[in-house]
Amino acid sequence: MSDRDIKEVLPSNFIRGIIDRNLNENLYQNKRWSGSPGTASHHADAAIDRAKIRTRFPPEPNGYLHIGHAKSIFLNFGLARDYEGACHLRFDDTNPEKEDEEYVLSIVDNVKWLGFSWKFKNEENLYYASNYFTFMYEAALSLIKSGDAYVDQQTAEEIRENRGTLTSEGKNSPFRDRSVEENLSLFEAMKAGHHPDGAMVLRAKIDMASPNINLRDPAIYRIKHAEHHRTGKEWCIYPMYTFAHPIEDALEGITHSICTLEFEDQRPFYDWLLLKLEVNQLLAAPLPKQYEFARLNLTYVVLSKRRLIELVENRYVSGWDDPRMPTLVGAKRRGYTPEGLKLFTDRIGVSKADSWIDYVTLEDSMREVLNSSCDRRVAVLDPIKLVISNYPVEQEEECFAPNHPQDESRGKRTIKLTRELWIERQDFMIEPEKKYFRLYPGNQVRLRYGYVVNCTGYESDEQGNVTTVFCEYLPDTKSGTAGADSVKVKGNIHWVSSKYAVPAQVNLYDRLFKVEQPGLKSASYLDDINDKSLTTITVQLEENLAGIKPMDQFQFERHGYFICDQETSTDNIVINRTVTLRDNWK
RNA sequence: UGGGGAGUCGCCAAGCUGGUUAAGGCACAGGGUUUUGAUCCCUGCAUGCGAAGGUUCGAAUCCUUCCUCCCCAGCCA
Repeated sequence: MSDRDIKEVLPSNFIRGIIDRNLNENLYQNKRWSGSPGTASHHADAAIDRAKIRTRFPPEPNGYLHIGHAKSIFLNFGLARDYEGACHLRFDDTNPEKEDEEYVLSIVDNVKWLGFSWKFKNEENLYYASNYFTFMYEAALSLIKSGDAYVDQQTAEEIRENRGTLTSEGKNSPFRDRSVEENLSLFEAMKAGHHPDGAMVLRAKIDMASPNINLRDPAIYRIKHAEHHRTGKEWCIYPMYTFAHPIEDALEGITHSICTLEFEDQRPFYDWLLLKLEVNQLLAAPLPKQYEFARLNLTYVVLSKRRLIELVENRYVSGWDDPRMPTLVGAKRRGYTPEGLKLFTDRIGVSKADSWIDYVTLEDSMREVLNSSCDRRVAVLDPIKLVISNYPVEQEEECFAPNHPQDESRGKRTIKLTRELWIERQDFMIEPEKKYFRLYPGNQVRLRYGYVVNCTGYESDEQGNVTTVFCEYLPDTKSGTAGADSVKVKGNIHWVSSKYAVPAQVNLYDRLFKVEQPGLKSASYLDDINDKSLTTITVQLEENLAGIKPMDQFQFERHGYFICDQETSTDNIVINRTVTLRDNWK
């Protein structure tokens, strides 16, 4: 593939534009990298970094990843892959009260599932912010020494009050001009555990009058007597995100630190901090740069961590992996595939404009991928009996059905035809509506892969529900035989033999919310929950599905794509509907 | 009312160092193929780029003013 071809194939977005420019300017030609994260001196004598760029995916291990994270994962890891760079997986675990190992494991699984590896050459590149606590502490000391940080003993309320408002300046803390020595001993006392949570905080000394509130002496270290999932009780002071994140990026030699739009106001501090640490000779250029893109908003879906937790804890769904959840574990159980998610993220692009993606874009991405990857099978979801009156009671024969209509190499399977079959309730109407071309008295349809039949009548119960449909088959019309085309029919319905069919439980999923933007027009997004988002039915499967195993995925012809659920056991098959087929009828 | 962002077809989104007819996808509409009313294939779909002025031979791209929306006042990330 030539350079030009590659250019035509790769998506175009503003971040790629920035990287192209950076690379053309040879911005990283002198960037040294020792093979592991570290300070300026750690990298000083190392070779030039073989990774052309470095990005990172930096989740906080305090929850499960969702489709919005998938966008970020495909962006960061995709960029690294396309530009011959590395993408680090880094757990941003700077708040011990919220984080847990459970989430670390799940996140690792999710990223692997999406097809990515954080390895580059011989580097592992799996990192934890907590591994840098010692350096962060030293960086804080250096800031104190250079007069750029101070220990503030105002209460949280006082700090808030003195921060000012969006339109008015803040006031300097009375503790702002302490001596370096006093700050040093106070900060050491913080670290030594001499003070309770909230007693004091380390703040960067910038400008309380800044129009950017994030520059009004942001807190960078706080006291938390909490046990950390990795460092245990080693620390009782923890760095804030604003302080920790730029340092993490710098230590890891990240070139492009890509985050979401809400951090835009934080960028001046990001640059301020790293420049200070460069001046103090702890870090060396080239310093990482932060770039922001718009986070994903999906119609009919909520993605905020708080809401997702609420849905789980209040049992609106069965758990984090409920197939209706937008979590990656939920999507996986629903039957959404990494390839489908990749297609989806390619289609929606990356920009800085707030947007709401149509849920159908996601669904159609899945259809496109699943259409080619899934073998076909037959399942009758809402069965009523069809009796072929002129077919001998004991007779049965094999019908041959291709596993994929566009791919003969996938072979065929056989399905047994018998006198009594299950067909879809919707494939029969007593009084056909306009343009209906399926079964109704007097009409002919083909039993897919079998014979053309002529509908002769039906039976119904006292309530008028059809219980049995009767028909007669045309013996010369079997699919695959010379006479197959002797009779032309418009309708073509699927069926399974009632003698050989395998019953199964199917979960039909619909969107969890009934409005595009949950909570926008109602008091609470919870008011917009679709109480019909799950319908569980008993269906009849073709006999070839008897041994179906969890994660097996098929298209059930004329219905959609389905996946075998993890709760399937030998005597109870459970199947989840991933997405329906497109349906232009009605 | 301070600061930071964004506004291109119903939903996304290229283009934005100014230059022939404003990419592409999804959706939608029409037609063809088809033993899935699926897939696939054709065709159509912005004299218009938030609005109004201006610069220019020429502007979505540059300038001015205005409008709308989003984010920021955690010792969360």
